[in-house]
Amino acid sequence: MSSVRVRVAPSPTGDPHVGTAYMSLFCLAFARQQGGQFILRIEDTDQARYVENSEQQIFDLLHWLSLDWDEGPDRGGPVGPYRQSERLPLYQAAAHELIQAGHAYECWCTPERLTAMRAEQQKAKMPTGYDRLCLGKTREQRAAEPGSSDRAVVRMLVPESPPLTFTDLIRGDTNAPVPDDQVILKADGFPTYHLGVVVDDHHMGITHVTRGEEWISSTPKHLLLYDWLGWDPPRFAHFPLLRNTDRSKISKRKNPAARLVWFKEQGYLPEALLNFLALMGWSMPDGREIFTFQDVVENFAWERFSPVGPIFDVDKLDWLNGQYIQRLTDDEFLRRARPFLPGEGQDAALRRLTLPLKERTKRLAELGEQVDFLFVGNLDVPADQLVKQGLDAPAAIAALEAAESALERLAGFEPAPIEQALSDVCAERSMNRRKFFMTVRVAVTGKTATPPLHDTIAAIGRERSVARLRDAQSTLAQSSH
RNA sequence: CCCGCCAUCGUCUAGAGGCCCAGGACGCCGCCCUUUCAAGGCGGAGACCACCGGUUCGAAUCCGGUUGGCGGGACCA
Repeated sequence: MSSVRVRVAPSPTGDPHVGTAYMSLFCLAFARQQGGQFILRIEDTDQARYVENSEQQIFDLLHWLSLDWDEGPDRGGPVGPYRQSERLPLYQAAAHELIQAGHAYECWCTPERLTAMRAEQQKAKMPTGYDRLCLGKTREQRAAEPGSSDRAVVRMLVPESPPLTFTDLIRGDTNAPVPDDQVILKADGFPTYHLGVVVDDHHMGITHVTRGEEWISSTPKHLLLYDWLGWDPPRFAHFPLLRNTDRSKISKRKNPAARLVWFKEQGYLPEALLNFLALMGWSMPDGREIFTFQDVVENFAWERFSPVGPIFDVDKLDWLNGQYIQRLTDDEFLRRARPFLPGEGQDAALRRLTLPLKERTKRLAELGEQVDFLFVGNLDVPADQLVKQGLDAPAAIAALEAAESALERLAGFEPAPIEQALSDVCAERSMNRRKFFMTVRVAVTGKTATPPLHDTIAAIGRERSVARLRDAQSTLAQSSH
């Protein structure tokens, strides 16, 4: 039994990327379906771009999404270490082996020379690639010519006609361009992605290499490396690239949604985000659009991927998140809403409003503004806001006063009696219902859009409601002088 | 410039030769419900299936070309 082993291998170079979650989702689903393992590997071979707490953020955010790994740097495993910076001897050994076998060679060219060489090739409208100036030379021979440094890198010696086709799980038979003599070991002794990924995927027993579409063009390099090292190549699956609205590859510069934390900050539920990501380039056999991670596990199939790079449409995610919020129990809703509220307490008040609040919330981060009137005493609603609701100042004052005394007279303070009492007041004085209720709404909440007024007043409580109705009256009285 | 990947409503997609003068979802518009905003219900607009040419009795689906978009062409991943 050859157990499926898949991995996700992010680089700790800054805020975790949404693409990491996207690929982790499907890798995990595939691993779970097959009874295999999902591995997290940290590809920290770029010392220049390394960011200190990035790795921890990757852990935290993947855990937030419940995309938990079986093996990884934090929990170990049988084929560790799971951080590339801790596996340097492995890459160096592979590089030396390749040099011995004549599949790789040392190169001393300076970055400046390489840049100039590339510029010339472009100008001459030739394909760009290393010109093999260092091939077959000793360090001394090369040093005699200009543009050399004393620290060597190791390059692949790509043959005339390397194999360029492979079978991709998502795209089927796929062609890729002829590689040039790619650097595999840098001057600082760290491997480049190409060497690192092949060596680690092999030693870690990865059976299915999954990565973004941007890697299709370097797959022939990897095939060559597997061949030279005498290793069986894995299967490959290149996921479609998530895109910005302008169809370019999704980027933090152009799109806040490229940063995984953004979703947490905005108050998207992790299960909603997962569901949405599963809708990108993939679909359920029965066309369902709302489904769980377990549903993905049960229905996962590489053939259900579309190779087209989907644009990340936040509008649809908002809708989906709203659907998930509506389905939350009151307790669950309150628990998740807590971090987004403008203050502590008010639990009883919030509990009265959970149903209408759930129906009105797309992102939990919006909640703060929706319920701010619960977290303050006085409101200080400006007179023009009150008058704007259709009643002139004298009429508004009369209406608010009537509402005030009706609420004070009430035996209890429950939504239904409140509604009845206000409705009676409105009828007795034959006021326009819309104008009356809107004026009261603004006086008591400071806004024109709120949950149902009777629920809201009950939540605010008699004392504060009455005080606010009274405050509004005096504001109006002062303004009309 | 060189190489490669891709191509169905604004967006996400279903579709693997006749069931499609193309279905669903988001968004948009209208109506209903309604004291606001939502939610919900109902209805609507929206795709010459990028284009051209084949194959076939028959093509969104197969083949070729064109165009367009994107990706790669780093001692970055």
